[in-house]
Amino acid sequence: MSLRNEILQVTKELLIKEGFSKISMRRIASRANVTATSIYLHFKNKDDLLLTLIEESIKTLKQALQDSVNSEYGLTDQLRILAETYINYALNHPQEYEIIYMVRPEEMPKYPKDKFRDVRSAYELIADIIRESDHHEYIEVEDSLISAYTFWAQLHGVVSVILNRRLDTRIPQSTFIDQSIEHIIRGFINQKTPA
Amino acid sequence: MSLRNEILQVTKELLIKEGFSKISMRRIASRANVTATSIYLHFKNKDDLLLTLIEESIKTLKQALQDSVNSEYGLTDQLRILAETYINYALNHPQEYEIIYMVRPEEMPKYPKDKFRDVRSAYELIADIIRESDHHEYIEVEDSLISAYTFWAQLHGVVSVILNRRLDTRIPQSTFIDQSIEHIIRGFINQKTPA
DNA sequence: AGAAAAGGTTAACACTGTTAAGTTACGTTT
DNA sequence: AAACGTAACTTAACAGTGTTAACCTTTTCT
Repeated sequence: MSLRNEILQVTKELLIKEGFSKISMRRIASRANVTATSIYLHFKNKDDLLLTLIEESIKTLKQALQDSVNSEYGLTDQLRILAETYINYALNHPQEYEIIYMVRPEEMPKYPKDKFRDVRSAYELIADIIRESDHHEYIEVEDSLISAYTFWAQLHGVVSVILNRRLDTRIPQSTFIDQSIEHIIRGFINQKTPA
Repeated sequence: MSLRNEILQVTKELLIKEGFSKISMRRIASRANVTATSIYLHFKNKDDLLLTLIEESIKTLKQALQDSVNSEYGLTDQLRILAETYINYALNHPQEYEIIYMVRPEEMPKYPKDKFRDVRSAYELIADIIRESDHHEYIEVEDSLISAYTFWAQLHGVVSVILNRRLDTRIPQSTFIDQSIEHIIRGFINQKTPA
C-alpha cells in the first residue's frame, strides 16, 4: 500500500478510536512508522489531510443513501427510509460524520470552493428524489431543492443532538429518533385531507 | 472591574472578533494586560473558562426565548415565534451559539454533569410551553418533553446548516429559514381535518 | 505588627503544526 | 556503466499551544 493510503487509513483509525481532538500529525506519523514531515509530501497540511478524509466519508454516506432508494416506495416511505439511513450512518460513523460538519470553509480559505460543493452534493441526491417522485401523496414540494435542504437540516439537527450528547437522559434515543422522523416527514405533508 | 470579569469579557470579544480557533490563553491574557498564568487563578483551565462563557450565553438565549413567550398567542403562533427567536439569536450571536454546542461532555470529563444539565435546561422551557398551552389546535403532544427536543433539534439543524456555511448558494437564506419553520411547525400538527 | 491568603509573575515542560535543509534511493537518459 | 534528476524520507528548528511549579508582592485579618 502506498504511504498516502497508509496515512489516510491510520488517520481514520485514530479518529475513530480516539476522536478528533486527539489527532496530531506526529501521532499519525508514528502509527505509520514515519516522521511527521513525511505527511507533508502527500498532503498540503493537516486540513488537506482531513478534507481528503471528509470526501471519502461523504462518498460512503452518499452511497448508503443511494442504496436505500427504491422506486417502488411511495414518497413518504422513501423519505422515511432515507431519514433512517442517514441517521444510522451518522450514529455508526460518528467521528466521520463529525468531521464532515466540523471543517468550515472560512477557516480554511486556501481551499478551492469546489471541494465544499462536493460536500454539499450529497443533498442534491435528496432533492432529486423529491423532484423525481410522483406527487400523488399531497406533498409540499414547491421547490424541491429547498425542501431537500430543510429535510437534511432537520436530520442533521437530530443527529447533532445525539452525537453532542445533548439528549435528555430521560428520553430513550430510539424514541427520540422515531418521533423526530415522524415530525420531519409530517412537515412535508399538506394539510389537505387525503383522498 | 474584577480581573475575572475582565478575562470573560476579553475572551468573548476575541471569540466574536476572531472566532473559536484563534483563541489562546496567551492572547486572552495579553489583551487583559496580564500573564497567561493569571487566568489559572480564576479558572481551572481553558475549558472551564469557555464553559463559563457558555453558561452566560445559554442564559441570554434562555432569556430571549422567555421574553418571546406570550400567553395570548395560540400554540402554533407561539411555536413560530419561539423558532424565529431561536434562529435570530443564533445568527446574531454565531460564535456564542457555536461554543454552546462545540464543547462536548466526553471531551471534558473533569466537569460536573450538572453544568451540562444547565446547558440542556433551555429546552425544558420549550417543553413547558408546549405542555402548558391549550391543546385545542390539533397538536401532537403525547410527550411534551420529547416534542420539545425534536422541535429544538430541528431548529438547531437549520441554524447549523447556515452557520456552517453549508447552505446552497442558490437558496436565499431567508427563504430557507421561512420554509424550515413552516415545515417544523407543520410537523407538530395532526393530520386531522381542522374544524 | 505578624500571619495568612490572594493576586500576580517568570521559567519551564511537553506538546502542537509547519518549514528549510539535508540525505538516501531509484529510475532515466546519455 | 556513469551521470543526472527526482521522489521519498529524515533531522533540526521555529513559533506557537495549554499547563504547572516556584517565587514574589500586595492586601486582609487577627
